[in-house]
Amino acid sequence: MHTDQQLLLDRLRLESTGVPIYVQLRDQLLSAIGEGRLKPGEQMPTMRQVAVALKVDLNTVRHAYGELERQGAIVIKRAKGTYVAAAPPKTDPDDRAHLIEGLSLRAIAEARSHGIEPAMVARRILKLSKGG
Amino acid sequence: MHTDQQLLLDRLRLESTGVPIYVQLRDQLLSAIGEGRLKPGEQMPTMRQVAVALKVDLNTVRHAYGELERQGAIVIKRAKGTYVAAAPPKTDPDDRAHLIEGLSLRAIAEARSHGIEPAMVARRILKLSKGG
DNA sequence: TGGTCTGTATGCATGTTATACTACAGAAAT
DNA sequence: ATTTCTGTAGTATAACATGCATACAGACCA
Repeated sequence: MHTDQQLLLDRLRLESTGVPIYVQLRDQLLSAIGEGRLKPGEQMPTMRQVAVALKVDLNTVRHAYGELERQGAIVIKRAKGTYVAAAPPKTDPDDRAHLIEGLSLRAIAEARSHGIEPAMVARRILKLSKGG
Repeated sequence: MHTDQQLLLDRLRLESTGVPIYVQLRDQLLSAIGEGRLKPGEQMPTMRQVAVALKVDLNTVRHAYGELERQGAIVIKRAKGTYVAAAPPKTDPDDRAHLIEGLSLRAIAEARSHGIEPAMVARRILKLSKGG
């Protein structure tokens, strides 16, 4: 197993906020893909590796991976492993605007719920995304 | 019922992402408090109002409100209603920087996972947050 | 006093989540 | 051929989430 994958596994976190484990895992892996820590065509940690790393049941991990596959983010190959999909799906303009709106509102709400100015988050995003 | 409360109710949204209803509600109400749409000492929408507005069961709303009370964000008074707590807890500067970083990275990742430029999200956040 | 509104509580039913355990089948290496 | 690793599948169990229905008790007002 690559140390890249070990780094990825080390970054997976579970929180007890009432959000199901498979949902947290699904979203964190989607983030890893989205921010290029997992590249198209690259192999992901196996379900068993994730299950061991997070100390959860294999079926729980499978549930998360199953949803990622249904989203088109990954490709699961029986007996071989699981791979990041070759081309992440593009969004069309209408969907895009909705997505931007939703992402923005969510980020704003979350910032404010912690007493943080959303503009500070926005500026940080601009700074980080230029560097990326 | 005040139109303020109606506006608040109108902004509550439920999504089918696998996150339980009570968690979504809890977090959205926490946002409303965090962004000043609900002020310390102010009465919240009643559990029944929220249940009706969101078309969910009273017990589900009660679950969310119960968690907010345990967090110290609200005070529930039997037979009278529910109120925003007098002094919402503050975040200290170290935590703040971490929170901003985390929120930003998460927003970036999610944008990218949908093939969206994070900067577009950032600009939308700036626009929306200025509008109040 | 009666009515209305509020949060509180309970029972039942259904579906979901997560775990543990077991086993199968395919792919690859020895 | 055997072993190891992989995803796939099934079963049973317990806890959780939600809805529905019902009822209680307190607060408030006419």
